[in-house]
Amino acid sequence: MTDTRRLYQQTADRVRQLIAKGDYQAGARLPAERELAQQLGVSRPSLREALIALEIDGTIEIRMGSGIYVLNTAKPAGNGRSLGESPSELMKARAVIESAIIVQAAATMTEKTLVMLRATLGAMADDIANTRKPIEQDRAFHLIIAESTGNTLFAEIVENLFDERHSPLSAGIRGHFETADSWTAALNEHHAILAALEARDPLAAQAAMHSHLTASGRRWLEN
Amino acid sequence: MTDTRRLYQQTADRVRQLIAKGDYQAGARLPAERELAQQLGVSRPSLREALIALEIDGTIEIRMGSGIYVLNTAKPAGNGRSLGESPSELMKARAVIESAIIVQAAATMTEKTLVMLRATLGAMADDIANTRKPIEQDRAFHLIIAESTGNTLFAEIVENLFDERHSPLSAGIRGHFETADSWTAALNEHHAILAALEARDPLAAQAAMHSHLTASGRRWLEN
DNA sequence: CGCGCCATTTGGTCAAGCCAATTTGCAGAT
DNA sequence: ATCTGCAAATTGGCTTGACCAAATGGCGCG
Repeated sequence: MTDTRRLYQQTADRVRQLIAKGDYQAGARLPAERELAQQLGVSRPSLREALIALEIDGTIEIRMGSGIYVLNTAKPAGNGRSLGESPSELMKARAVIESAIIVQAAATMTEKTLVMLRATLGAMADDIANTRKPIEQDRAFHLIIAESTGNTLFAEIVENLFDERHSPLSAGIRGHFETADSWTAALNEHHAILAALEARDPLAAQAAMHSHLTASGRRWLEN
Repeated sequence: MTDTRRLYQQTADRVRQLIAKGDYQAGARLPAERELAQQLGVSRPSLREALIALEIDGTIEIRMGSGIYVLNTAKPAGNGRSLGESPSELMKARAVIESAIIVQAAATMTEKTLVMLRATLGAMADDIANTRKPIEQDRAFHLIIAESTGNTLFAEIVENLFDERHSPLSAGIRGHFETADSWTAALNEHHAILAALEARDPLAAQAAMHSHLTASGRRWLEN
């Protein structure tokens, strides 16, 4: 099929492929504009438009009078989850990160958010009473707190870290964690966190969150 | 002071100002390329480069044969806790997260890590002296600190947040940040952070990191 | 051997023109 | 009077060619 996109987009992709293919490693200098344009069969202005697109997304750096250089080979792509990371590493990370985030959340806590949090605790108690795993409620509780900061990046990070626990890689270790006792303990800790948020006490909330996640990690492992 | 940035960046900013000033509302059509180029006193190819930058960051939409249209004016406003602007959101997130992480790092700081950190500062000074953008050194500094915790998740998060700055969305704001003065200020702040780490002082390190990233965000935005 | 000047290389910008997609408007048909 | 269809005008897409400015590298002079 013919590519109907603008030429600079097609050209930018072709240059990306050159880099991805390994023809030009990070730090390497690409051919001069005139030469590269001829090599790719496009005019120099069109190539320049492509280079600007690549410069903007951080693929290359253009130095006047010197040349065009390949920037970080950093692959932000996808999972990256080769994870030699242990569950304890994960829970430690959550403890540190979410404790920091809840400090921000406590400062701007609204009644509306508190209502949503109370709802998750109610649903969580209900799940436990019916011997269902309240994973979704647990997830919602942590996510709502992160979202309440108004910063979507916080929500994203918390979400990713939480879901990490339920990834296939972590699945093997799970199992004993799912006891009613464990979930009841988690519920109680959630209540403690909520109480600190209702009091708009950032430090108490931070302490409660940290305590919750370290305890949760312990429960997860000691079985 | 004369603006030494590339013409397309200056031009893109001037077009942004036209839109921000209200001369062209969302959905409105900008003057034709030929006319707009003459109006701004630049050649058509240079204007086209600027338009591509604006197209990438979602400021405008270019329709072949039709015209150039202003896109989302989507400014949050409203109930006070809706989404902040991406760049400020990003730097706020970095300030909170990396401040929390460096507390962990300070506790287990090794001489080997300190050596690596000092190396990045030296290379950074070298880059600045040679009017190169020390982005890689900046990145390395923050990444080394996160990695020194031994928790790969911290490193991943810091890496992703850092690279976020060079995403297309952030591209439009970049450029102002690239002055030698800004980088020198950043370098000084890095030195302050390093000093706190050498003293194994978690709280001082936390304060220095938070100060650095909020100042960095300010430099990035204030233009 | 070191230093500084100058030609070369390379990116930065401009000018003019032609092509292709879209829009517009007028003319003819209904 | 209105609708339809085609052609001209408008507008972005792309190329060629040229010249300017910054960075680099090599050569010759001290």
